[in-house]
Order: sequence, then structure tokens, then C-alpha cells
Amino acid sequence: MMSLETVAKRARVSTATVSRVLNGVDVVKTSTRARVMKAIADLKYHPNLHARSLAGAVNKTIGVIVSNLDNPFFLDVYRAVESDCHAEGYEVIVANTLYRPEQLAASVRMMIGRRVAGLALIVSEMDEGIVQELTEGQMPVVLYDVGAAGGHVTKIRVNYRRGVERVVDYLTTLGHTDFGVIGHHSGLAPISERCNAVLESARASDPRATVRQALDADGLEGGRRAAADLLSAGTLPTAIICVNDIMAVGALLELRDRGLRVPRDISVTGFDDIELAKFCYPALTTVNIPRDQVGHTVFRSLAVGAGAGDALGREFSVNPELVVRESTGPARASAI
Amino acid sequence: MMSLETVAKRARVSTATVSRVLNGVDVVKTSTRARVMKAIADLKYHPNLHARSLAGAVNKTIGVIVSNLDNPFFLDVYRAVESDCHAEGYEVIVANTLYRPEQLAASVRMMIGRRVAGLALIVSEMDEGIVQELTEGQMPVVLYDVGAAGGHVTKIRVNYRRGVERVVDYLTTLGHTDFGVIGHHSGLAPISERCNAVLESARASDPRATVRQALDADGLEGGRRAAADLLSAGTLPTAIICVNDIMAVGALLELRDRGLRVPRDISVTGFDDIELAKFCYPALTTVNIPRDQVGHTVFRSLAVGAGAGDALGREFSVNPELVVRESTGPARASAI
DNA sequence: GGCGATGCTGAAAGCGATTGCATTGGGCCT
DNA sequence: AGGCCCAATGCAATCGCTTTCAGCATCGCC
Repeated sequence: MMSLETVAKRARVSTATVSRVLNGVDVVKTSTRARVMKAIADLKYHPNLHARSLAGAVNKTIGVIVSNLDNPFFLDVYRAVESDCHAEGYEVIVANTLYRPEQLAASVRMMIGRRVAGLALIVSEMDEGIVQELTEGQMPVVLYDVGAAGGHVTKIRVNYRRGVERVVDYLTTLGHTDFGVIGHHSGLAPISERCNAVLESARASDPRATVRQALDADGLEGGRRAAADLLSAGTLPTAIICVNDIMAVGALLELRDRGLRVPRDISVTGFDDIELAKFCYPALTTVNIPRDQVGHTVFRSLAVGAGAGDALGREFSVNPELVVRESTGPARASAI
Repeated sequence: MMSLETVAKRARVSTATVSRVLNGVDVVKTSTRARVMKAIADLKYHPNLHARSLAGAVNKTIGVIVSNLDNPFFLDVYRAVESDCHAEGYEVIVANTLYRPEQLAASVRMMIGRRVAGLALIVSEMDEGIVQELTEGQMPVVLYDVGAAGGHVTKIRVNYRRGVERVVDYLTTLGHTDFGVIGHHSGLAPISERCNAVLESARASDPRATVRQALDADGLEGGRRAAADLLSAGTLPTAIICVNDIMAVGALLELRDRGLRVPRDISVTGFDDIELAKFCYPALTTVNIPRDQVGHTVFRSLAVGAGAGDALGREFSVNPELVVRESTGPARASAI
């Protein structure tokens, strides 16, 4: 491979001068600059970025670790970060853990090894040990839904409870008092928070409200089975609240197969507002977590160089918003 | 930040020894190794990967450039590559160009700068200059749907024509002879190849076949408008072939709004088999490009170290498969 | 004509690892 | 006891770049 020196020799200058031309710093005589640029072009020279970030002080790249790029939530957050960063000349490197803790650890090590300027952990399989290690360290960090803010760590917390309240309140005003919940015991805090919040919000809204739970499966098929369980167990709820959109779509499928009309016979809600929610039939009423808000916060916390960095060390709370579509309507009057 | 030397000093050994412990090479006395490991743990030391890849000969990371991670096709290919690579201890770095040629160029420069072991370009906005430069260079490269194989460049080409033939043949056996095509003039070769293939396959299947085109818009709304155009122009086709799934979904939406039943009144097909195709209503009959096949080929071409690399320099042709779902059925007998 | 200021360029010291070669010291053979 | 060998470790060069400091013309000015 070629190096600065090759270029320098060909242009009959020192490596220092080539470097200056490359970075546009200092003043280089126009004729010299031209000679150097020609040499660079002739040789198709590309600077070695490893050497550059080894030698240079600043490292304009930030790291983002997410659970799974498949999940549109993580993808959107990542893209928001990326777009902000590119606008300011930062690079982003992303890693996904596939929800595996040991992969999380490996990714963190990798990011530290790359000496990123800052690191954002937007994952659901959070590991306490890692959180602590990062908190004790020096590197600017953004933690999502975990840990504590202060110093070099920014915390973003999502108020899931509030999101659930929005759903329940909305359904209550439509006359619903008889709810079913579809969720799962994954041990993931965000999910269990949602499950619990349904119970509490429902009671808060209306003391007579009933809530039936089906919490034993995950994914589309899980939603389907859970819906089936709810249907076969005595009277039918008038509304089914699902802790994520995928399960809600599964429920929709099952209801359709059983000849129930949504929302006339029964209302269904999801959580997350994935793309599918817009296009499934009927389009899903759900809860949206403002993803670009999360992304922008990450950028503002980590890109300390770029006039940003004002957000570092603070705690941010993001409030989910209700998105009303077609899968919800007034409670039916009578049993089916 | 800490360095090897810090660790070395603390463990009262030389940096060479620490390096050996770190990499598990050579023989280090057990007691020494223990001392070093303790020092590493105490200091929470993480090796600087830039320095490592500068000093070391081998660089076990490969680069993947895609047009847009939003697009499930690109995402799936990327994930297939990543999973293969991680299994063999390779890292993957990904860049998306958002379909912008200048971003493509920047990403290529970045990858070269990082001295990746190999580079895969899976983009639709291909730039001839870049292809040529890469072809003339040294680095192992995988090109998707462009360029020529040989030496250090692997080519993957997708037989779109064949995919379209599958669709048209299938519809023909269902009795369709009156087609509408929804596509767009994007200048993207894969898209125009599909548009053209429809015309030719239809004529090949049945000389009396008619094909009406609506090629002026893109995206979901574009598909919607194109469907509207097709509807308002004289007699209705019995089948609408869309060049991608997004536009097909748009068409479905428009047809539904106009009171047409799919597939009873009219059949609709897509292309790409994105996730949405499975969940929209009715589920879309479409064409799937085997993504993991593409991903595995990338890995086998680029990860020359890992017992792979046998695929480098060859040309691979991947054949799309027809995926029949619910949006297609027998041609209706009479005009509506 | 001498002198500091100014503009450009070069020499060389790191940055943090890897690695070939030199060194050391103990065990074993004769 | 002397010589050898090999295991274990250290020394120092190297990778490709940035950056400080110094050097050398050239220039304007008194």
C-alpha cells in the first residue's frame, strides 16, 4: 500500500507538507499544493484512517449499539443519529447485539477499542455490569432506559406508563371498560412496565374496569395464540391492548380468522408504531416513541466537538404519543 | 488514555510481553501471564484497535455499502454478511448512501481508508467511475448488478427478467392477458429492466396480451396515483404488475378505496418481497430475491482468511423466486 | 545595508500497537 | 566445571500519519 511518504517523494516535498495539503491547514504555496494534489491523484492515494486517528488527537466518530436493526425503532433512531452526525462531519459506527448480552459486551469493547468520541447504548437487554463500567469510565455515554445521568452520562428515559395511560384513557372515553392485555414475560423491563401500567391505568380510569391478561408468548404467532386464549375464555373483552405492534398484528389476524370485525366488534391497540402498523388491515391504533427526538438527543450529547455536547450529563424524558388509526372504535353495546 | 506501556509498567514486564499475552501467541510463563492479566483488569485496559491494525498485517474487517438500510432487502443482505462474518471473527462495517452518488464515493473512500479486507457494493445508484476504479485496484470487491467479474472482483447479478417472467407466466396460467404495469423512470437499471421485461414476457406468453403502463411516480403514493390512472383510462386490466412492493401496496390501497376486490376483481403483484408484503391485506403475491444467498456469497468472496475466499473473482447469478400469496387469482370473466 | 517580520517547508518526535532478533538464565549433558 | 540449548523476556524498529519547532528565503523598512 501507499503511504504519505510515497506521495511526498513523488511531489518532492516532505510528508508534513502532504499532510497539510490533505487537511487544508496552514498555508501551502499554490504551486506546491498543485504538485502534491497531482501526486495524490496519480497514485490514487487514500490516507490510512487508522494511522490518522492514532496520530491525531480528535476522533470524530461516535458509536451506536442497538439490539437489532430489524426493529424499525432501533433503525430509525440510528438513522436520526447518522443524519445529524454526517451533517457535522462525524462518522457513526453501529453494532447490533441481536439481544445477546455477550454480544453487547463485545460491541462495547469494540467501540472503546476504536476510541469513539462517544457511545450510545440503545438496547433492551441491558447488562448492569456494563452500565456500571461505563458510568465509572471517562467516555461520554448515552444510556437508554437504564442507569443514571450525571457527569459524562446522559440518560434518556421513556415514559412507557404515560404511553399506556394515553391508550387506556382514549379507550375509556370510547366507552371501553373491559380490557384484554396481550404481552409477555420476557424479563425486559420496558415490556413489563407496559403490562403493569395497563392494570393500574385501567383501575385509575374506571374502578369497575376489568382486565384479563395473556402474557405467555411473543412475536406474531404469540399474539395470535394470546388472542385465541382471550377469545376462548368466557366473555370477550371490548378492547385488546397489546404491548407491541407485532403481537397486535397477530391478534388482528386471529380475530379476522374467527370472523370478528375490528373495530366494530372489538378494538385492538399496539405499541411502538412500526411501519407495519400503518399498512396492516385495519391500520393499527398504537403508541409512537418519537425516534428522531431520541436520535437528536444522542447526537447533542455525544458530538461534543460540533457545537453540540450541551446535552451531555442531563436526563431526558421522552413521552410516547398516541396514534389513532382504524383499529379502535366505540365499545360494542352487547356481548357477542 | 492508557496504553500497552502503562500495563507493561504495572506488571513489570515489557510491552512485547503484554502484547503476547493479549494475543495468546508465543509462550508466556503462567505466573507472568497472570500478573499481566491482573494489570489489564485493574486498569480496565482496552487495546487501541487503530494502533493494532496499523501495526498488524491482517485486518479482519470487511465493508458493506448499501443504498439504504430502511429497505429490507439491503438490511437482510447486510445481516447475512454480518452473521457469517461474526462466526469467523470478522468485523463488518456498514455504510448507507441514501441513494446519493456523492455519498457513495465518500463511503468508498472511507472503506479504503479503513483498509478493509474486502468491500461489497450493494447499491442501486451505481457510479461507473467508482466501479472502474475499484476494478483497477487491488482490494477484493463484490459488485452487485454491475461491472464484470475476474481477478479480485466478484460479480453478483440478479436475473430480474427471469423474475418477471415467473410472474407473467403465472398470471397467464390464471387466464390473464390484460396487464397493467406500475413502475417508474428512475434511471435505476434494475427497475427499468423489470419494466421492459414485463412487455416482452407478456408478448412471449400470449401474442394477444395487452400491456398498459403507468411509469411516472415512485413510493407508496406513487403506486396509488398510478393505480388511479390505470383505473380511469378505459377498460380495466385484469392484473396489475408493480415493479416493487411499496408501489403494489399503494395500488392495493387505491383499489380498496374504489371498492374493487383483490383478487376477485383484479390481481396485483409486487417485487422484492419486503416484510410488508406478508402482512398487507390481501397478502401480496410477489418476487423474492434470495437475500441470504447474496450475503453468503459476499462473505465467501471477501473473507479470504477464514477458509473462505473461494468465491472471489467468479460471477454468480441469483434467480428470483415467485412467492404466491393472496393478491392474485383467476382473471375475471367480464368487464366491470 | 542590516534587521525583524513573514511565508513556506522540512526534520523529527510521538501516537499505541506488533514482531524479528537479541539476551538471559537455568537445566542438562559430557 | 564448562558448554549448549531452549524457554522466557526484553529491545527497538516499524506501521502511516499529525504536529511542533526550527530553518531559510524573501521582503519591507529605517
